[in-house]
Amino acid sequence: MAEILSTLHARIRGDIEAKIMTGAWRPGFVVPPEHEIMLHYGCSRMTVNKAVSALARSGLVSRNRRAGTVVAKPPLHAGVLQIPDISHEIEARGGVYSYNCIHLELRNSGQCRFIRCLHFEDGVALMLEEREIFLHAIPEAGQVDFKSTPPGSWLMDHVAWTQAEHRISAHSAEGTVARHLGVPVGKACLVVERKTWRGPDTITHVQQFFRGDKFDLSARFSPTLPDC
Amino acid sequence: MAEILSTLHARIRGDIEAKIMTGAWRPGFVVPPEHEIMLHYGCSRMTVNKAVSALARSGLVSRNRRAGTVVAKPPLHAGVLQIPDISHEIEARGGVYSYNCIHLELRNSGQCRFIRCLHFEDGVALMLEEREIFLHAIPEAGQVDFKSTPPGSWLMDHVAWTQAEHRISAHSAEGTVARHLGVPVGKACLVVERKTWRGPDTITHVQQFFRGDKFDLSARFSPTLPDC
DNA sequence: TAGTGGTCTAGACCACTAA
DNA sequence: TAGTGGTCTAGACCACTAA
Repeated sequence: MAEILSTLHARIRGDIEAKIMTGAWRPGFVVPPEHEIMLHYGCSRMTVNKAVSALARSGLVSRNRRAGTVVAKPPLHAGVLQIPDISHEIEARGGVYSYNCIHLELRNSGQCRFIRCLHFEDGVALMLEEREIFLHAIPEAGQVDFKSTPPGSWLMDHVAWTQAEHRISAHSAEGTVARHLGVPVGKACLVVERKTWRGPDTITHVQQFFRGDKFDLSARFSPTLPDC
Repeated sequence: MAEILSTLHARIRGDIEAKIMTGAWRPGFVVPPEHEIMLHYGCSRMTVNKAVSALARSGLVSRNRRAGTVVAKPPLHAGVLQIPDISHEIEARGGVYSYNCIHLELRNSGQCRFIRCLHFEDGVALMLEEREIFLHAIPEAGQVDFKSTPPGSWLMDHVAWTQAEHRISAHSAEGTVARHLGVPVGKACLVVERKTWRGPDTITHVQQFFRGDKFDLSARFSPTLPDC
């Protein structure tokens, strides 16, 4: 978590980042105005502006004149790799989304919740999901009713993460996956495996099996990350 | 190409960006020092610094004290989605890379080169590639011998792009693909389709068919894009 | 050692917009 | 209309490093 403190603006930015990442400042929280931060650190406003502008560029806060600087809702993928909430995606293309939780259990002597569930489009199974959520990092997840709430949607709305790792591969569906998705054994599936961290703590680990004939991923971006 | 000129630093940044994108300033070119740009625009150094620092953050230039600011080599994916040059990837994991061009032709009355080729790891076909390169945007590509040079590697070293779009999907290999990859028909393949632009011009369009059992994609990133 | 960029100051004026 | 952030100035000192 510790940032390099070599420069003042980096320290200010790091301090604010820490407040947000630890959850002390939740989404919607109004960050003190520049002149106040400036007094607190005994520095000029340009230095504060450099720090907070960087946070705005990276999407952690949003800034508005008069209304001030507000902690932003955690983005799922910062618009870089678009693997948004599947329910939104299905609804965006005019389908009817439904959810079915197949199996719930506690693992690792209660430290981890395991969820196996299906996501449907117009009543057809589109994706099988197997997910672990680590309660050490996200204790609130212990109380959530994942029988009715898709875990991905819940996490997206409640948890800020600092790093994610994806592995995308193609597999032929074997028995269990084929049965749940209702496809013949051997059918091509797109498999997305994702691990997400907050600082040093693993938040969640998920494997998603998409029907290859009904789903693909897309990503669009520029190398220059135009930030204004 | 035109940038919003609302502020001076955005204008300066846009002017330099244009020099790089049009190829007037090639990789390795030394950008005039801040004090010179400052005189040219009749502004203060802070304003110039803001403009050029933004370009450095986005990877278009790299900055060094004393050595000055240098136009950077075009990055392939800015480290966000790692689909690097496949030859590097194979060599990185200790394999021997080889390349075979299967088919070359001109399309669209000579405006477009089409290449179909295979990429091998240790003599085993790992990926089939079908690519179009649009000579309108990249006339130099007309002279390149793609019989011996993998087009992806050549483009990576010679072309700056502004936007890329990916589609990643899973398919069962049908006849042609299965034959070239040497796998049974119906085998799961990971298909990556990519379009790349420079400004309004399409540079290249490629479809890559990876053997699902031998390859996956990975991406690792943070939502905050830590830029220092 | 001389030129470069990195950082910072202590001001200033202004655009925007919620109250 | 009052508070906020966006931009800009004209300086300053310093760290780094290629020549």
